[in-house]
Amino acid sequence: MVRVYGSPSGMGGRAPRHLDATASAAARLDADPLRAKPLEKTKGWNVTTGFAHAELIAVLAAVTGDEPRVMTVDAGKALPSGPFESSHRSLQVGLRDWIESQTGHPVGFLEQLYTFADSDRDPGSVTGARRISISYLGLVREQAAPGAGQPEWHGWHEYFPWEDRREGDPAGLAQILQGLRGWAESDPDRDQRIDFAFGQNGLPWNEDLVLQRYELMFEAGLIPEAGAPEAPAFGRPMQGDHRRILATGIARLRAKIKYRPVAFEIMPDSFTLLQLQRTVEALVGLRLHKPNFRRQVDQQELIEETGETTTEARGRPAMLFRYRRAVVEARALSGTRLPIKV
Amino acid sequence: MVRVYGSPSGMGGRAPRHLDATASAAARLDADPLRAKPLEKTKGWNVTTGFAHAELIAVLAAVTGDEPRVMTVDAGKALPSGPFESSHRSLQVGLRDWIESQTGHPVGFLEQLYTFADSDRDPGSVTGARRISISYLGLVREQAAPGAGQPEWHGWHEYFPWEDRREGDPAGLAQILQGLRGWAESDPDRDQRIDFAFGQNGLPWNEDLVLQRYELMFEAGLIPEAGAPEAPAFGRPMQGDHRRILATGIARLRAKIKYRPVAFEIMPDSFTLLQLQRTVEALVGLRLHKPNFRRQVDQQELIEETGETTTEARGRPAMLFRYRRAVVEARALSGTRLPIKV
DNA sequence: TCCTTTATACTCGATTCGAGTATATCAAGG
DNA sequence: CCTTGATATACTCGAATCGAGTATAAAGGA
Repeated sequence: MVRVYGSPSGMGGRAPRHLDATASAAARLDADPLRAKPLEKTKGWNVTTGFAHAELIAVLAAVTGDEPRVMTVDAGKALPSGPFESSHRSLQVGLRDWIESQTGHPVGFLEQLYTFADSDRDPGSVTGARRISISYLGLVREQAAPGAGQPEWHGWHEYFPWEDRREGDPAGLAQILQGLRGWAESDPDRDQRIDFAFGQNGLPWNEDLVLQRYELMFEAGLIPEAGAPEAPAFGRPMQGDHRRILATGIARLRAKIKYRPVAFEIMPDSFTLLQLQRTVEALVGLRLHKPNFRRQVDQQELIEETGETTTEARGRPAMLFRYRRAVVEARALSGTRLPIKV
Repeated sequence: MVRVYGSPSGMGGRAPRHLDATASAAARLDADPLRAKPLEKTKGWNVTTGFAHAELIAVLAAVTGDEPRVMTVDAGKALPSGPFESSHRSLQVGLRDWIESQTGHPVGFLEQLYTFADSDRDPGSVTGARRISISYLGLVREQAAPGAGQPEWHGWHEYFPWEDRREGDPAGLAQILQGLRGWAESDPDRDQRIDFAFGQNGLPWNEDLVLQRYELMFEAGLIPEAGAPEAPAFGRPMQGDHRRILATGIARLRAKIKYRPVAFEIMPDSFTLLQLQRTVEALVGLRLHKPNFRRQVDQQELIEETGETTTEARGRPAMLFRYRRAVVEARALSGTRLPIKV
């Protein structure tokens, strides 16, 4: 049951900027209220709270026509966001209701993603109060055909074209690597980070490293949001750091889909095994091995036949399945297995 | 590589209160600013931000003498916390510096845990501005012997005695279950939640469900913090919802230790395999199978011999090992494996 | 010397995983 | 009607991993 230490790293090997600012050794020398202030040794910090602007940001994902999509506002330039108000009992409840009223579809999955509060997020503001963004990741079933007043959805590969490896190396990868290598200037440390994040020089591609790849490109000045004057502009830009938040959401979703049956939150009520596989492939940006995919899904008894078949495609009709929600959710999630129990 | 859908649930089967307030159907009927306000359809929420009090809270864990400990203030009644100030570039950096100055030991691991903002956290405050607590989980090496001015450390099983299953069923479990069953009143839904969280009626104990267990006891009125008049008081109480935050931290750590080598962030520079095992056992609250534990650790090449041995114990001297940090962090973290790649 | 204690090494069967191959069943076209 | 192409579904096989148990080595103490 207990499998201590799966694979290495996680906090090591240079974490992303906003997750652990190893790069900002300079910041340690800055005026630091947590240090400059004479701390009462055994009291921790004092109990006064600071004031801040607070907002909610949602990364809402769906899959339509084998393409992963994200809900946007402002012509695709921003993620939906709103003020954080004080009358909610729960952030989750309010957010869920709002999303359902906007999309017309229930949100099957919603969880907190990350709270962004670094002061270099919006360099313009020099006001004392800082902006805090509490972001959430949500999964929505295939939305209705876009009509008037419908929220906008954009394929997320518009923003991260290099994340789609379903048809092999994506177009533009060569230029990205060229830009990164130029920035690295044969610095072995930087070259190693590039190899690691983009699976170069014999290292495997790791679909989870969405954020690391974005941060690397950001550092290298390949991202317009970085404020670079003449950035080559890989992928479609977004307002502020919304693209970073989206990258965080995609990374979380790709990691989560491996140990929790979240993909069903995006599927319609009944679906074929190939539709399910295509959805997962869209989310992780990879092609999967069909026979093994099928084996894994049904040996875990996640689904059951509806008894019907579909004749949409040209070949042999496929059986339709439905997610066994009640059964799956009721049974003991053994969780990630620990190594050994005595 | 890609292993879609490990085990079931995750968002289902009744999530903890603060993570998804399924229980508060009532809240949906409340005045809801995200709904009551006429929303511009395609604009999401508006862009104004709300104001809030913001604070940082740290869950700092260490293991001393095979006991898992947590740093506290205020005589063990609270987690260290402090105001959120606006001059930091990164929350992480400031927090790390502060912790290191307080404990005298480097923080090997620090990551954001959760942002708590539900309005039922502090029922007293009726001010407009809400309190937001951004919590972090950190791992610290064994602290120096407690002296004057040193921060306090408490064994976390003082707060959650039922989480320590290293010596079999913990004392008091029977009373807890009795209390829970009384609250359930043969409601099959509640009984099932109890079985699931506490591994009853044939279900296995899942060490990761720290938060679910706490929430269940909270709902059942077995936790003094719930405001129950004559609560039986299982485990030592804490201020406000600090115990819930601690439970969140323990749950995260127990989950993380299974797929990331975080245990080494708590170990001294050189250690024996048994010391490593005892540390992991302390954190997950279970006994592990010794031969298999050793096999897993060294077949992953996480450690290397120092060449020295120890004669602390009575029997055969054990070899001392050190964590191969550089090697482990440099190599490709294949991450959690996806099912299959073509 | 013998016994206890701890460390370390090895074995075995069951299960899972990656990868590949074989067969079934439809639609369309000659 | 029968071939062809396309898709669905089923089966095989070796390698790796996992849970569980057993055996041997090296110390200290009686």
